[in-house]
Amino acid sequence: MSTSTGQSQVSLPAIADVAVSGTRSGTSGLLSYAIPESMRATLTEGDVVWVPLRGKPALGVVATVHDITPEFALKPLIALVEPPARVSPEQIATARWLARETASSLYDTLALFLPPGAAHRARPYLRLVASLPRLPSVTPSQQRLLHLLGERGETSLAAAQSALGSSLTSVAPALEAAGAIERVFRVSGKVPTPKVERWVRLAGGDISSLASAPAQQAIVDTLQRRARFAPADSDGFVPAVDILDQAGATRSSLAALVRKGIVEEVERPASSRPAPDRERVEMIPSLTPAQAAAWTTIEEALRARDATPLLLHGVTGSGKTELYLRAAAWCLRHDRTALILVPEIALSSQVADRFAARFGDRVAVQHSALSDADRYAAWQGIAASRSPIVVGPRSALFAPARNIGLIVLDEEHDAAYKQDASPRYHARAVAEHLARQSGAVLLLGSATPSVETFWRARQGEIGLLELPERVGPGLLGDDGARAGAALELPRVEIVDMRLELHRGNTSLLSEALHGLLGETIQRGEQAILLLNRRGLATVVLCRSCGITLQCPYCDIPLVYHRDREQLVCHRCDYREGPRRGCPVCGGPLDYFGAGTQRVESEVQRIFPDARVLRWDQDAVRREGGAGGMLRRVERREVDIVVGTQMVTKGFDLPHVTAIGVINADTGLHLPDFRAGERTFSMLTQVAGRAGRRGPGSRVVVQSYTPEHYAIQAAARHDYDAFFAEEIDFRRTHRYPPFVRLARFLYRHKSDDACARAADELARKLARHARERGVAMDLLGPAPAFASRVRGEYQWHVILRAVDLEALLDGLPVNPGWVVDIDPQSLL
DNA sequence: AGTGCCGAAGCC
DNA sequence: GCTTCGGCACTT
Repeated sequence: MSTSTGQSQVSLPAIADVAVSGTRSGTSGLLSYAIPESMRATLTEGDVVWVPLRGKPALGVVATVHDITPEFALKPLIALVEPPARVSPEQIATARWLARETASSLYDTLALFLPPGAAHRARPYLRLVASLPRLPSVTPSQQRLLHLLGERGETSLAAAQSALGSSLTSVAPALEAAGAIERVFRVSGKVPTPKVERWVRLAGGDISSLASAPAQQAIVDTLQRRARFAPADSDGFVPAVDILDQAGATRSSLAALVRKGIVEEVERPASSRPAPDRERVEMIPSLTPAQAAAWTTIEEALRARDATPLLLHGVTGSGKTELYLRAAAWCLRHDRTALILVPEIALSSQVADRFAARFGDRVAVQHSALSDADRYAAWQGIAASRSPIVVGPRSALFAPARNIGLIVLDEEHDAAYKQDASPRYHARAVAEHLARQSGAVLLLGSATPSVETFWRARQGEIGLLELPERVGPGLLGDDGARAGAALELPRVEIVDMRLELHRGNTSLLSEALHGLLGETIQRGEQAILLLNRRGLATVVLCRSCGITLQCPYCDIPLVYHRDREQLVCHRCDYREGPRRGCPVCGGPLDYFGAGTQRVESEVQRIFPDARVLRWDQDAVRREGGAGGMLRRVERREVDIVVGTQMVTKGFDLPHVTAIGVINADTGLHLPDFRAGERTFSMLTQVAGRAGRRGPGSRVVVQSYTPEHYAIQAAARHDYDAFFAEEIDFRRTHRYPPFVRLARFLYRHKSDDACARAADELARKLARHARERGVAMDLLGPAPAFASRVRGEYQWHVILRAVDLEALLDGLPVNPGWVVDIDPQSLL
């Protein structure tokens, strides 16, 4: 509806509804802006724009354009972002779906698709007004601010605050009101300019006249040699610096060759360079019968663009990665792209390495250590279809890949696939949506599938492909190793620690584990001792009155770190120095429990000649990354690694033949429905770390509840047995996959305020469900398991419903509440 | 009076 | 989420 002004024209839409950064979720999440005349003809849904919000620019995405004038006055939107960016209609559709599915704002889900490094907000700067007015009176803190601005010129509010050590909440506004200073907004974080490199290849010009130019001849020779060994699907370009290095030539010789038309060169982002150490052209192995059967199904699905998810259930080393590689190669041949998701690429990811090795520069690996510029370059490479294969964490789902033919979730059970900040999406759910939208095959791989996924496979919603054995003689497993004999899974022995105690063994190590370590060291092999949690570490206890030292803000025990000589709260990082005696009665303090440091020193005491390496967050930080530590282990400068869960993931250490789990029960008895699943999966993964190169590996699992099915089943490598028990538990107690959960969490300094807010929300939720006629029940309101964090109390309400879907629209989202749909944990 | 802190509100 | 605003208590 255009307001007629006499001239009748085809009216262009004058109003844009925009999803804006930093707006409150709830309602529609959209704000309306007037479209300036100059932009009316071109502005399109999906355009990324700057809009005014509370007087300063904010980033927004145009959701719709229309002509319906609202009752309130509109501000005009400012401009398109530069360089321009646009979210495609399919992406907008996905974002809308995801916003509903995760109860988050449309902007938050749209932002997932924006190029990396985009600034999402403007920052306030203060500066003196050019013609300083005469001020009637200036207070000391006003004076200090004026002085600072006079000295430094324009200064960001944050910088001024830290320089003056004052929050300036009333100082700056007073000076603004008096007309002495003004506030401007700057958009920080310019688009990063990626580093580019020159890549070269032979152009086929005449090379007969180079005899008098030995340097140029050397370059040509080197290029010819490289061309012979290039992978079949390579376009022949190689980084110029490598060639100059090898040929021992300089840039001027290369430039001469380019001038003569013998060599052609292009510029590519530095990040497109394949990782080094990939000289080996990997042999493409033949498949085992089980792999071949799975491949037939996968290939059929690829051909048919069948988006029904496929679960690849196979033990560690059964060759899942080879199937991912084949499926990706199929996509390359058929001009489709492939998204390969891995839980995290902190350090050496087997999967990422294998992809880089096989596909070279056609792979964009999204490494967590990439700079903004590299990330942006990789993003552009994907958008320009230079990198049809993307390997990365869950965010890789939002890469600008076109014509997706394959999505892989390796280790699909891993909790890292759920984002633990808004929007709290699960990569599996998003992948499924994307796969359906684009007719892509979705491959879920795991040795220990999540209970939900396996249940759906049993129900026939997901295709089940079993790889029951480790890859046998002459074939390649997940790690690319050639095995001399069929590999058995390592033998797992469960030790009942209660019996050890009765026998008078109060050591951390059972006799069995003690024996295993001794033998292993004697044979010159390596062992890993797993302590499943940093938080179990040394509690400080008064031997006289029995109290433990607690964090004053979180009400959990403080943990003693011997290397720093400090008591540390593992939840909020509160620290205090060591104490002489008990703060209550002055009695003597004792250390209790076992942290990695305690295990390390105990092991060192028992085996004085062994080289023990502690591997936990502290150690990694101190050593400046895990890489160096990994190399030390690989070079066999270490006999025993004492580590936390960090050591269970992704390492492939050929000489590790013994694994000890100090206490399998940690985490098993937490009040969380996934506790058993996590324990089973952790123990199974750990056991899989051993004996990947040869037989005779052993695992010892120490437990105070050895009869628990999660521990028993893990020891037998028996997923089916675990699943049978676990699914009964879930059915009986009404947990996923039989219901869906939504968790609502509230934090506040006052326990009372939490309780009140939680009561109010519970009432709203009950009414919401009643109005929709949807059956549900609430767990709580109750304090969360971590009832106090950083001085704030936490309460939660858990909604349980079979048909949660029907409750998502109009779900009450009170300000200050964290909403987590399908939470990974209820702790 | 000046200042920071806290809780509450609402963005177009 | 995050600024902004008003009320309020603490300081000088």
